[in-house]
Amino acid sequence: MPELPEVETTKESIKDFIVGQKIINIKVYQSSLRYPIPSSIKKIKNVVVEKIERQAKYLLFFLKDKILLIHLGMSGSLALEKLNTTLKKHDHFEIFLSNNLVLRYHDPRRFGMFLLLDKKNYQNHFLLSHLGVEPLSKKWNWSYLSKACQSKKIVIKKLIMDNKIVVGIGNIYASESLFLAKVNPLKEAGKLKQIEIKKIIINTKKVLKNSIEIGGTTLRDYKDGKGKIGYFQQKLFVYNREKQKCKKCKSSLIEKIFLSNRSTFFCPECQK
DNA sequence: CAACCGCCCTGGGAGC
DNA sequence: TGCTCCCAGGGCGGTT
Repeated sequence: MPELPEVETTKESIKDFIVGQKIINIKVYQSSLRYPIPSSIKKIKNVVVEKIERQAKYLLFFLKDKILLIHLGMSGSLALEKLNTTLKKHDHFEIFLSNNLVLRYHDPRRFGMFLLLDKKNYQNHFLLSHLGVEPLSKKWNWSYLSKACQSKKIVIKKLIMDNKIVVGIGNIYASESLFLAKVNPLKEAGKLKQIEIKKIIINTKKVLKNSIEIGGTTLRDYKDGKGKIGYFQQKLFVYNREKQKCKKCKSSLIEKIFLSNRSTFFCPECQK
């Protein structure tokens, strides 16, 4: 479900209710996520959440000596609820807070993660150590991408979805960014012109920022921590619009192809 | 090494 | 109505 904008929106919606509060207790109902939830999670009691950060598509809850690392996978979401409200099917763990709220993790497909890292050197953890640059940071710029594309045979859409190069750009925003940049997703990375690389940088940032501003993309069931849906799906130019008229050129029909088994959308007229 | 493929899961929608 | 098949927002790990 969630790409960078949805994870960021989730973080923003919950942080004011969690940072500064104590975690009273954590209950796990289903520990088999992408990785088994470690049993050491149960030892987290009466610990203050110092801050919450997003890194790539991960949420990091900073505790005294540890970091709770949460990834929402394909279908995960977090919801802040009042105590004693009913659990839904696929609510896998609950974090009880000192302000009498409870943070619930819901994830039908269970591709998500809930791990406990040592705060010391946590960036060396194997899930974080290899991550590329944040797309909304200054490190995601023309010279960085030029270098990353140099003599690469991989197609550009796969390259911008490679989290060793740049993080947070998933299947929706990859298609959307390339549409705005007028670059065909099948174009070999090493053969891009400088102007195209520039446009990819500008438009990845633009798409992600615009989506965050309106709460992310709710295709099926994405909601932020307060239950609000996003509205970016109304702004999508190509994603999920196969055989529909391109909103820009108003003549061509959007095409759908598969790259690495991931659906990929583009306008054959606007993205040659 | 770069690039590819399988796989972890459940549920919704299409088609019959 | 109900079955079966295909597809879905991610990313690691093993193979070529």
